[in-house]
Amino acid sequence: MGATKTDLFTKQQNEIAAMAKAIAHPARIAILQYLVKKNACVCGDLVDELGLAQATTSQHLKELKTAGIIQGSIEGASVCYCINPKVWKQYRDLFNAFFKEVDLQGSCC
Amino acid sequence: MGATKTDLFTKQQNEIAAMAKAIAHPARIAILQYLVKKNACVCGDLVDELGLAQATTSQHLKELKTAGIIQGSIEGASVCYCINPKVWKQYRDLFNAFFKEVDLQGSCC
DNA sequence: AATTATTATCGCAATATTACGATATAATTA
DNA sequence: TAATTATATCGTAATATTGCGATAATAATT
Repeated sequence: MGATKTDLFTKQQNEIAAMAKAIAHPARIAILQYLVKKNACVCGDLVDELGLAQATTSQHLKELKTAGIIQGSIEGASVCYCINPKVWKQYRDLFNAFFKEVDLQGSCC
Repeated sequence: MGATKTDLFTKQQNEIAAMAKAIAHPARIAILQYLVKKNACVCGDLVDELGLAQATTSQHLKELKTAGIIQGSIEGASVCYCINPKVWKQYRDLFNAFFKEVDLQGSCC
């Protein structure tokens, strides 16, 4: 046990959960906020900004990149990261749809 | 190591991450979708619906309840759960604000 | 009162995540 | 070319999450 039983759920449910998991860490939220503010930055900037070790920062960047929400391009010796606008919009639309207005009277039984 | 270094991040960053974590599992997404559809249900309904063990289902319900996004009221021998509309709206507004429109040209360096 | 039904919690095993030092790799600089 | 800079990856330790059987607690039923 310990592993999530993804086969019990729909593709959509697994996708929403995976997207939520991608942003379910304050460091990754901080990275995304920093990228939105600065438009682009290199890994080293984030190491200074976050206060986490270089290895840890790189690992969080990798997770965000795997999720597709950021992209990196090699810029000489460093790597420049920025938001992937297409995927960013997908996230916005998906969370928007999930939390859409419903007639919630909170009538519990 | 292993524990998240919450002290490195702002209260807001930790809050957004915590909210994302609350819905970062397909079973919890499925529970919320079921509650939106049915308006209210008891734990046993979800055990049948999800296909997870009773103990596991109860645990996921507890996490959603701790996050505040659902509420439960004792109804005889069973417990009736429903969405907490106030917190639901907070989630919607917060994710909405986080993923708000920004001028993302995706211009990476 | 004894049985049954419903849910929560405990205890444990398996797996995942977080964090970091050490090291590898590749580009830049001296 | 050697040293430096920037990033990624490996290996490992600490902690968290997931899942479930067993059991406790409470209400309903017989």
